[in-house]
Amino acid sequence: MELQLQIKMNEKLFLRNPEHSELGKKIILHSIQLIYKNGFESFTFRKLAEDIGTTEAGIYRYFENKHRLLIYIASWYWSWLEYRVTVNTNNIKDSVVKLKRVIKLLATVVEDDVKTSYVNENVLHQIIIAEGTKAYLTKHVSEDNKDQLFKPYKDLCAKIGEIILDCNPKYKYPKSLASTIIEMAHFQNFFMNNLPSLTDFGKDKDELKIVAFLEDLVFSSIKK
Amino acid sequence: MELQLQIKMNEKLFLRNPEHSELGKKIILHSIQLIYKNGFESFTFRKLAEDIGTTEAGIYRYFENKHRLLIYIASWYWSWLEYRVTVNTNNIKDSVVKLKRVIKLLATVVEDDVKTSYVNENVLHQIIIAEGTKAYLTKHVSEDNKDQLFKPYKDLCAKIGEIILDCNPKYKYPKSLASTIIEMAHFQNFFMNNLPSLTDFGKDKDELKIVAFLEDLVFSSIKK
DNA sequence: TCATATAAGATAGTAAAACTATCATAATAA
DNA sequence: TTATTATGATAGTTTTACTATCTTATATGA
Repeated sequence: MELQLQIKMNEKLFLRNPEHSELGKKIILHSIQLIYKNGFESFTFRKLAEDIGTTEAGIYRYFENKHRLLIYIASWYWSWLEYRVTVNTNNIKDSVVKLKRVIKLLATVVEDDVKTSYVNENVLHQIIIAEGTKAYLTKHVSEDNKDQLFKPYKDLCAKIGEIILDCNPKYKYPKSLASTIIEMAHFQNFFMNNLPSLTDFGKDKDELKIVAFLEDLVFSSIKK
Repeated sequence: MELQLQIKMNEKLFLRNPEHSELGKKIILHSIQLIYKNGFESFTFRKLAEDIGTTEAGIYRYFENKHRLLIYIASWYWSWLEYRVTVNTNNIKDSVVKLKRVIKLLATVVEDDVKTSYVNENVLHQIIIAEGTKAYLTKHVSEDNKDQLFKPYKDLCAKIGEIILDCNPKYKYPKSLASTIIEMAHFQNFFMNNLPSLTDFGKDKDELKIVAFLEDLVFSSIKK
């Protein structure tokens, strides 16, 4: 039996559902590769079209603009992460163990467990580290938020907040701590690899040190 | 006696020093206002030139491109923050009190203490919250870093790391904790105002709650 | 099988952004 | 006074971001 992960995406993110056609899937696949290679700033629909072998107009039939495409990709990532968190913490009773599991999922490179035909999850992880925050750091964040575009991110955060509360029901900042873990899992990784003096992991560039740092941070804070 | 704060900026940030002319100062002043108003993405040298009453070519004589200008502004902000940290913690002996002072400086709106003729520090603080990370979240971060463009940010981080170590010489992650405080002081503020469900401060939108969260986070972690 | 949607390809075009170049003029410093 | 330098004015190029139109291939379904 072959299971395939299907993530339901917010309809407002696209003009035509990219999962429903070959071209659509190519758009997602190649945009991830191109953003990974050249960064989001120099990523254009023209280059993407050339890469795929279609035309600019073809891409515009799927996505309004490149920012929406970025939110689409980020949403997919966050939904996928929440799915992995769910699967990997499902039958764990001890919420401390659960939270450790979550931190590890956030901060380490993925073992390609579930196959999702057209997305390379490792590359995706890397581009979310470098470009993910650009999805919401805009002037139109509030309108985008009204359209529920950040729901997957907020859901993930809420879920982690719940686990934190399970660990210590009296802890006062579960949601802020959750968003801190999520963002720092990414930022410390970016810093470690690009601006190492902002971290304590510059020498060995070991993701597990980030995990150790985050665990120390989190469990010191929520310890009763 | 009137004192004026002068911040020495990295020469690679500009083609012509904007502090040495009226036009230069106008460029800084108006670019901060424009970025604040419309966001960095829709900020262009054409609009800036119109705003000032000069020409695009005039701006290009000072800055290579708008990204360099952003780094210039961010660097100025970080240098100014380090200066304020120095002044405000100078004769404090207790390093815990010192660190609390630092957290407050990072996370609360500025009282306009030192006048710096041509920069509105409050507006500046706001744009660094929303746009600051874009200075380094690029594909060319390493080259920029080689040119020392992020020195002020790294210096500030190092300074805070030192204070953390003063609090507890055995704490293992002083630099990562420092960069976490800096980033989270900004992110929690952005979330509170734009994506409040990612924080625990949505209702009252009170900066002092961010301070309380960060203090709790930091002092739980470094407690011996 | 024919009619008809519909997706995608091909081509063209516009407005704005991101620059570069040149020449004239005003201010200033040697 | 002359030489230098900053700025203003103007014009031009390439790329980005986006829209429009027309045609062709493919799938569907009556």
